[in-house]
Amino acid sequence: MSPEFRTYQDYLSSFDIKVSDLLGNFFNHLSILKLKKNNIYLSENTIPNELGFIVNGLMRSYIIDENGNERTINFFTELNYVGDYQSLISKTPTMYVFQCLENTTLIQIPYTALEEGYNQNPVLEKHGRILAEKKLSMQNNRIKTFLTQTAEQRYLSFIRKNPGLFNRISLTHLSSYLGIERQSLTRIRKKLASF
Amino acid sequence: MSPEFRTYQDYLSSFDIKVSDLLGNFFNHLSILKLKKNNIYLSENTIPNELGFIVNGLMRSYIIDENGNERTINFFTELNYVGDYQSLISKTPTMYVFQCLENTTLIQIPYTALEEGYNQNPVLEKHGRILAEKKLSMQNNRIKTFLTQTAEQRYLSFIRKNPGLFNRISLTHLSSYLGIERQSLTRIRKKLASF
DNA sequence: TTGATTTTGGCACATTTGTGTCATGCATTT
DNA sequence: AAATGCATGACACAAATGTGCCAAAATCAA
Repeated sequence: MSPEFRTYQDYLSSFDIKVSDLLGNFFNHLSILKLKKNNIYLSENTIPNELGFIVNGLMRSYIIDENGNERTINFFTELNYVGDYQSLISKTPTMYVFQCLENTTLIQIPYTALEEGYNQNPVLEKHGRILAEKKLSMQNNRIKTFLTQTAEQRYLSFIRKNPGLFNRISLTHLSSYLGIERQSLTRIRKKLASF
Repeated sequence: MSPEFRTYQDYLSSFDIKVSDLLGNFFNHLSILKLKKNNIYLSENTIPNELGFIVNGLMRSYIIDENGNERTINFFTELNYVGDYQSLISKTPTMYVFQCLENTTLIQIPYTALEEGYNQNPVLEKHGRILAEKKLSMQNNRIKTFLTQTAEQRYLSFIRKNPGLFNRISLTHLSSYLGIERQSLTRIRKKLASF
């Protein structure tokens, strides 16, 4: 785990969630999962039972469009939750594939433990609300980039906002995350390099 | 208010939030605001103090990009919350303008009442979490349309998913919501009409 | 109603982005 | 070392979208 958080409990503590506020059996339900690069964490058309929390590593979610092309929807990094939350809570199959881009270690939180935690611990409920709101704000910003920026601007914004992530991702994956073809990103990079 | 909900209390009841579960003074803090078409509900660079809940009418939020063009970020319809939630909770100025596209009536919920409600009513906290998650799911879907669909497909998706809204919005606003220029949308519509 | 304003449709041309293809370089495996 | 599979850069051409402009139609205000 990162230097800042030695355990998941430490991470939760940073949100003012005290371990003593949680039922002991919440943590008893957690498990560790280790995956290797290119392993699939969750496949399309399956119903997830757990929410993941990445301790270290890197993952992406993608969808295959009608032309058979992979489109990267999101990247997931250390100290973030990963999974199709909507599918988890609605118990419906996900349409995304979650793939490891690096060897990844994650904590598995069963949906039952999550639900129980929400119902028995208002503090955890608040944690869930604030996380969802934070994520929502990020998604709103991403939508804004599609509405107000060119592909070149989106590329520059990405490397500015994600300086550490940028070097860990292939151009193929980054281009599909930005909503353009790989060749277009190559062209943009070439143009930028000429200045 | 719509036929289904005669009061805001009725609306909350549909989420299993019982009025008796809420402190009486939560409702005492609410107020009604009536705006006319083209009125500005919230201006850029201002800090909002209230969250709005639209009883009837229609609003949009937009941003002015670096070229001076208005870009519609979102539409807000009856029985939905409206406002820059992130600015509200962080007490920072919003970058959006909220404009009425029709005469609009809304309920104003002061941030203090919301905060107090969250802290004192776990049921309201849960309501907030579920709303944020639902909105998050919708935004994820919108991002997916930018990554996997052409402008023409996004247009067709919009009118299919929002049959009632589509006729209330000008092509100018719709095109900027879809992330294209008005002339391009005109061209797309012309092409579609020829079949 | 009239007049002003806004919305819409249309067009020519510029720019951006997509498509298909190929060659090179790099890493991994055998 | 040799062979294999990816990732990347490059290019020509096609398609989509943006830009600037104008006129007709619709809407709104006096």
